[in-house]
Amino acid sequence: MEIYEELVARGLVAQVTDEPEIRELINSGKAVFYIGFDPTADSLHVGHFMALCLMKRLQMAGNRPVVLIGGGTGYIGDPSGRSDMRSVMTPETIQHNCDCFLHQMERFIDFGEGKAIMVNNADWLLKLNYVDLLRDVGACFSVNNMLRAECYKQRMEKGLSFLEFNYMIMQSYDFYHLYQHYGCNMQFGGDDQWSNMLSGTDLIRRKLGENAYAMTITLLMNAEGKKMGKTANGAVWLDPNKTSPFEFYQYWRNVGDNDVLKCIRMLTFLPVEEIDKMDSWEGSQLNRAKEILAFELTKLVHGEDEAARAEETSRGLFAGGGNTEHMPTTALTDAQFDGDTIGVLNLLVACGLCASNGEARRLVQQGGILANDKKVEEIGATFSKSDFAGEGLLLKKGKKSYHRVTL
RNA sequence: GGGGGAAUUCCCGAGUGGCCAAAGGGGACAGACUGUAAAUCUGCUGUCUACGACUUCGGUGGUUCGAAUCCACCUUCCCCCA
Repeated sequence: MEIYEELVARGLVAQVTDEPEIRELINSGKAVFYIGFDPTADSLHVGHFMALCLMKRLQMAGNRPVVLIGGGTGYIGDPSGRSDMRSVMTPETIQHNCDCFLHQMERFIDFGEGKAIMVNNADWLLKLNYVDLLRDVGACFSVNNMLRAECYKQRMEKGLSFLEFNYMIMQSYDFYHLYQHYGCNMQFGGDDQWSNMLSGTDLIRRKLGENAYAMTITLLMNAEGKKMGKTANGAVWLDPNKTSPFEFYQYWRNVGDNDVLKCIRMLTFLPVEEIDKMDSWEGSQLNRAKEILAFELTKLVHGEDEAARAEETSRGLFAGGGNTEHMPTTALTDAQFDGDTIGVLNLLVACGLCASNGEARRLVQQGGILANDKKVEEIGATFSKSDFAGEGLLLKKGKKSYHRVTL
């Protein structure tokens, strides 16, 4: 199976500007393609992960990836799919985020000699002169068309600043620049980027009379139509310090039945034929599929060792057994004890399982707290130092949160 | 530049002098049921030394016995006219 066909089979292809041309281009390994990453945080997250995988797949098929870091566009902020304006970031923050991105990407993409290259659009965007830019490309953009673009739709009601309106022009300019300087003939991106990308191919056609191509990948949505990779606490990060490998594993271990196969197909590197066989799985087999998904992705992001460890910990906790080795642990100090004892409420807050005393109180009252597998019945319950000796005390909040407390 | 409107707890959104820690919904969390899924039902959702106390309704001052509610100024946003 050739690469284009594989992308289709995995359900990754959302929209393309010219299917026959694009198929030919990437199947023959002649594409020099770019994907842009805006440095809006100090770590990549699951959304970026899809793009990284895509780059990797295309690179394996002989194409040349160009990673574009949006150090310049970061000054503006992409309004696509947003209902409010991004807060403006300081140049220092942007630079810091760019550095973090680079570090994480090296894990996925081969930046060796003659392989992938990384560029930062700050290098050319920040040098632009307003009037020159207007004269150069301004005439190529139709405000009428821009206003019709899907990515601005939501903002037409809530308000859109001129600053953000220009994002599309900057992104188009990037493509135009990369086309001229790096022979970049293709752009990939999330489906929400479609209008921005089209305007880039348009610009190249108008300015140079040549064809460049664009293709978007399907956004990873769950069965409820929400973007995946978000939790109540924010994004699922690739940085192990922001989302631990265990949490990362658990996120995928817990996806809904209807989403498992889709995720395996789109995100893992398992052969398509193998995945096709899993299509008929149901019931407990789906539960197995979730393990595969979680393991494969954790392996890609954090390495095989971490993946195995997360899996082991997970099985230990949920399937019985007592592997407490890798769960979050808090060591108490004498100061946290009242004499020889500590109350449950204080204990829960001390180890970060609860944000406040009140929350702890509620949890206990509702029967959501277990200490060494015994339900804590009273909010006045106390533990003495001997309870934390040795392996420590295993606290369980609800069904999925575990915490080990030692001295 | 002129005129009008808005800012409420995680989000949406009621509340227009005391009965307001603030309706309702969503989300989150917990319980039951389960497969670490979904659906459903129940509880719960400011803080605390907890049947009471304290701090919150964009910001700063003011009026009042008493303010989320009234007044002044400021900040931000939206709409209409130019």
